[in-house]
Amino acid sequence: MGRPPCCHTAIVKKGPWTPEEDILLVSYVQEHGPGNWRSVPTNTGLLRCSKSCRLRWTNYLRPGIKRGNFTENEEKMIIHLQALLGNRWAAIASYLPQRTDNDIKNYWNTHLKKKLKKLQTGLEDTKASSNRSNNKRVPDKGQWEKRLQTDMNMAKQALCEALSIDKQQCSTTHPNLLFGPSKPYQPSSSASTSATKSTYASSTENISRLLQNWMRSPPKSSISSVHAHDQSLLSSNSCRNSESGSVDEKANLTPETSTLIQGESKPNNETTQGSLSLIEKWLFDDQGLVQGGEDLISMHNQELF
DNA sequence: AACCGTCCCAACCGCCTCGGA
DNA sequence: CTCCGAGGCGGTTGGGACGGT
Repeated sequence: MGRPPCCHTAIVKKGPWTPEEDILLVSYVQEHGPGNWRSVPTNTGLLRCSKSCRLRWTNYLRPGIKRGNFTENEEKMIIHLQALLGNRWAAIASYLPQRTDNDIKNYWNTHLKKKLKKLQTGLEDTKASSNRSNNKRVPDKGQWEKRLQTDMNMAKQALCEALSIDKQQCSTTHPNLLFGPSKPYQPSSSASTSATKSTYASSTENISRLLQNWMRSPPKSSISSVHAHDQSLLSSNSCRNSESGSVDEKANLTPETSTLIQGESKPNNETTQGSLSLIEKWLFDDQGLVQGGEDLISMHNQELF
């Protein structure tokens, strides 16, 4: 028997959000900043559950969300982070601040899962055939670990690159980044596709304008939250993650990966507080990434105090 | 043109965590 | 210490879009 739903009143509206509702929500958040979701429906007149408002904001209306196709780098990062963290989408999303956990989760379930499965079966097929022809053994654990290590190095590289890109973007705060879909949220942006969504797109453009004004003169609380989110990238969010357990037992890690990141498997507040989590240290370790890691450590510490 | 199957994503549901009373 | 409520998270689903027949 679970807790009754947060909104069990009969008048709660469900289903897709209309542009009008979006505008109501955005102007409320513009005025009061994100948070106190409980009061949003009553104060805005929205017939929506507070959860629904929060979700709509975090997954769609929040400034800085990048929409559309995932880049190869993002894809790689997701794959490697998923291997490290399991299905902890919020934690993974904290490494890709422009993507929402929902987006990442959807992308994983619809694209990457299949892709990996395909690759895996392809790999097994070639392995089986080469074993048959050469009568060779399956690569031993050392070789497997070597490959895994190579993969992880690639992940580190991808993360580093992505972070350096993000840093630049954060510093310039390009207006287009503040609100993704001036183009509708469709991978292929043909004229016909835009036309089909034009009514909504025009509305989102209005919201976009609202948000751009907001970014010029945001309320204090939202400055801190949005800015902190952009600035902290790894540190603040992953701080939260590491404090609540960087890698828990629920994460469906491969035994090999678990062994490699064994250090993180038991969250330890004493060691994680005031420094990057072991995972982050590991990610920034070697390959000349230490400097970047130190930058993040200092940023992280600044945020703590 | 109509139907059908598949894909994809926004949104919902239910459980968990954490902080305050 | 216990209870309660808000917020957060991950899994799941409804339905629109799209492609094939």
